[in-house]
Amino acid sequence: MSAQTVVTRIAPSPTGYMHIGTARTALFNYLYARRFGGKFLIRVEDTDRERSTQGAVDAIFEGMAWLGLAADEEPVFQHTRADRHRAVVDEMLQRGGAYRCWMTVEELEAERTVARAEGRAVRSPWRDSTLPPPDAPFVVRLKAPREGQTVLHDVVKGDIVFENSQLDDLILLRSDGAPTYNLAVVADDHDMGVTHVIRGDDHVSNGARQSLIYQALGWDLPVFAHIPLIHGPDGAKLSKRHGAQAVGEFAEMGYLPEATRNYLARLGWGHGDDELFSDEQAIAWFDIKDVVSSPARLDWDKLAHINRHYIRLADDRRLADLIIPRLLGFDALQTSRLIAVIGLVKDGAATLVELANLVAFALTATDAPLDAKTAGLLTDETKARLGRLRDTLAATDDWSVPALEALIRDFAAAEQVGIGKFGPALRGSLGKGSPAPDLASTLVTFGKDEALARLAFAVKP
RNA sequence: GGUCCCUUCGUCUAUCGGUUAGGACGCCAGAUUUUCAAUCUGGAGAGAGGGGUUCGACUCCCCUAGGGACUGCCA
Repeated sequence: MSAQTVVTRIAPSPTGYMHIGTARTALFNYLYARRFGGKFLIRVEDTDRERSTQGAVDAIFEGMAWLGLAADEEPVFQHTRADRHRAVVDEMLQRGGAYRCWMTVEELEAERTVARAEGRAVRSPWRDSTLPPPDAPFVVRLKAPREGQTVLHDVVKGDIVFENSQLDDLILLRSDGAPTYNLAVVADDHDMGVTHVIRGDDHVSNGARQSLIYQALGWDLPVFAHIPLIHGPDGAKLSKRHGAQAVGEFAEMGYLPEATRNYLARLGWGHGDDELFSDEQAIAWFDIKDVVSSPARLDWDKLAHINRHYIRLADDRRLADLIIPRLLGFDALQTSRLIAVIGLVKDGAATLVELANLVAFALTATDAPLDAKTAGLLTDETKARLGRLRDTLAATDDWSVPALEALIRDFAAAEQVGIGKFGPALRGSLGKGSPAPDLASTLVTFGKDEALARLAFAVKP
């Protein structure tokens, strides 16, 4: 019987697109909550009203929905909790864990330079001041211990020790009365009952500072797990030039959500030699204890490989729905043919973009002009031969793959040439130059009448 | 600059003091072949460097180097 239910959360700030690293952090939180039968929550960290945008908020929810990571409760919008945050700050003030500071920005800046030169944290003269409070705006700062050390117990990195002399009296409440990130995070995680804080390791030093806030409030600390960031293929911080950093772009590039989940799960976490696994397996196996402590680089080739696997597994009708928007001028009448063709060619596709290309041959118009390569193949001799093949095809009633395979083989034998002598031209004539599967399958795809029509079009003088 | 984190094949990782250091992606070669793929088989490929501890270190400790994060009245 566990003492408490596991509660995890993803807490993105809506100041841009949804970063793939955020997606992976969300995945880990989701997996961990599911593994231990707990709850996975989402909180939008929008305390910075200046930088938060509705578009970014939408991107977060769209990204989460696409990834299939559903939160167990309604999302919490941090900015709506400002009153509660101020109340928490008041409580800290009363407990003596915080103080008001009237330093001006200029004074602060000067202090920062000195502190940096002396290798210590910024200090405020108001911390122990007995001066009468000026009638001016002030900020509220945490009264952090100046001696000793604070140790952050981190599940993935172990104990991380910070000298308190290096930790500053961070601002809890801005001079306009708005709460800051560190305060809001602690108050919200506490109120939401978050038991495990799993987040990017760019927050480790915040972890130490937040521990101090928890202590000042007399609250229990959550379990911290700081996971390494995802880097670009070159090891540098993931940025635009690496191809993509927003989850929306992964969808656009034709990756399936389940493939992205599988790939992301393997980035910084592993379960023995398992590479391809289901969501159920991931849930059954996942533990933050097994998260790797070093940063991982994005590997597009591996993502593509995993995606290929999931495209093969995917239902053809679903794939059709996914690629139809990518098919320019697609006619709904062709849907059944499209689905059939997908089944034929999807083994060769690593992304939905590739699938769309592989399927293109079947969607060309009967009288669409031939591509240059096919036209070049169609010498008089080949045209004559294809004409004879057309006659042979017209005479058969068994329009099945095995029958047509045999027919083609027999035809080649009768013509005393290899299939290579006319196969490419035949394929090009049927699919107008787009890559098409084996000859018999391609013929079956079009059906007898259509195939013959295309051949007639190709061999006409 | 300061603080903190990280370092096994090119990449993602396994190993949790004793292994011919395993797997996957990619790469190379071969097979297959009517295009492009796919598929199959085989191969090359790693413990950053230096000190310790130990009978024995990839594994534990220290130093160096390299990479990263933080150092905001941003989150």
